[in-house]
Amino acid sequence: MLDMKVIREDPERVKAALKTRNADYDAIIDELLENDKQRRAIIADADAKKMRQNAVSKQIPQIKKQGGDVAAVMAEMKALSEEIKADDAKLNELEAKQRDTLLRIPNIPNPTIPVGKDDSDNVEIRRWGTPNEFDFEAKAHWDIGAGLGILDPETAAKVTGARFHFYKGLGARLERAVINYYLNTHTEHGYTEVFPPFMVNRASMTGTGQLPKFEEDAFRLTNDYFLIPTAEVPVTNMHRDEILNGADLPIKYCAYSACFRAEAGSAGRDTRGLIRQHQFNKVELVKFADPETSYDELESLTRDAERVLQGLGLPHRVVCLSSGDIGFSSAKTYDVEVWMPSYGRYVEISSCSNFEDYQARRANIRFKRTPTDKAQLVHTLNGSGVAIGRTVAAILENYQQPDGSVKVPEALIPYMGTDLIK
RNA sequence: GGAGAGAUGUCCGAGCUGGCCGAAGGAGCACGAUUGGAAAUCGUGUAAGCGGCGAACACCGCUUCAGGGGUUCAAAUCCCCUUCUCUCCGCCA
Repeated sequence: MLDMKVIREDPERVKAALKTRNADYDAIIDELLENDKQRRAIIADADAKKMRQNAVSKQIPQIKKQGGDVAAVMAEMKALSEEIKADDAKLNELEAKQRDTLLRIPNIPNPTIPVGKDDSDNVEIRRWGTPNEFDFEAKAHWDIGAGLGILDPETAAKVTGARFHFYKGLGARLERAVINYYLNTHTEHGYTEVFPPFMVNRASMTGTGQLPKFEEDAFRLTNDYFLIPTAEVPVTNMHRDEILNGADLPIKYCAYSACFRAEAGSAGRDTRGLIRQHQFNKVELVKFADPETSYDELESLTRDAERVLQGLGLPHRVVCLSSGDIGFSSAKTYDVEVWMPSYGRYVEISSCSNFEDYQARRANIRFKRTPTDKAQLVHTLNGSGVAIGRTVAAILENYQQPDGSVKVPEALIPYMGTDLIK
């Protein structure tokens, strides 16, 4: 959520910044400014009336004590009270409208990111590893998985529906091995492991930015809980409505969770394999940082995500998303993309973002640099560390052998208890 | 699911026969005194949000005692709803 004060003080700058997202919020900003003007006028009026009400209310018991007649003042106060109620009702309406509008405006992109219209304007930052040259007909992971009998979307379609998978045997074990390898690696590098609830309430979904604008992307339960689309939601909201101790920053968490996404609007895309599922596993990295160092934290967060891919020997690259491709709540995002032979290109496997104070303002997460300092908003960051299903897909494809078997990456052998899936 | 009790500031904890309560008292924390330094002791201070004015975390005003609504001239205090916590019963991986 943007700061209303910033919008009020420099609306043109905000409008221009939002335009780099290829969206025009001019009319909405103007409406917001008008709403804000009315809001402040009512506050001034209501506050003056309340001041009088408070003053007179203090006198009433004294007048009574002295045996005076309070009927006249009480009558006046009754009328004043009605006016105040009317003002407050109007004020509530204006404040609710302001908040609802602000919640639907995306973050301002950081000035350091490339301005562009879509993903074609993303900028590659670096590459790691060299994709294999196969001297045989390389297969896609869904064919490898079917051949090995470790991936079974057909049974999942019967039991649940499209875009779900059963993993079986060493396939299931591989998924579990990757989860454990990732969590172990991150906890060795200063992240505190948490195991969050996989359902959250509406306030949490609003705090991190999924609601109110993207409700159709989520699975909503009948009692108004939501299945989490990422562990970012429960983990970031752990500190909602808190004032953190500045000495504790940065706070770093890693969390495994299943993730649930309706994938509304992506019918027909990536329909085969593990790339786009309604339910998938992910290890997520979340940081709460001092605004002064949050961009250093974004760099190290991205490196932390890359580290686990390097540990598995998976070729990948890092791209900086352009203003036209960046997510709703993010100010700056690096995508880490893993080499996927079946796609013949790099495919997103992690998205590392600095939300600056955008989520913190929504979720009211603040800190005091020292105990006597004024509380200010923290910066929140998160990134996949990394997606498990896509990792399994990448392992199957990059480590496939001519006979249809798959070598197990060195780092996973202790977790798998074998060096070959066949 | 049934019955009952509760939710107060960073924490503990008074207040809950409505007005003098942003809220006693402790602890913690900050600053100062004391000390060679520290502990102990003593003193002072210690919430957040919004609006006005503006150089200002200065000053003025408003709001906030889980959240929402109501009664009243006036609500932490009375009434209703929701959420959460605890105790007992039931059910249960």
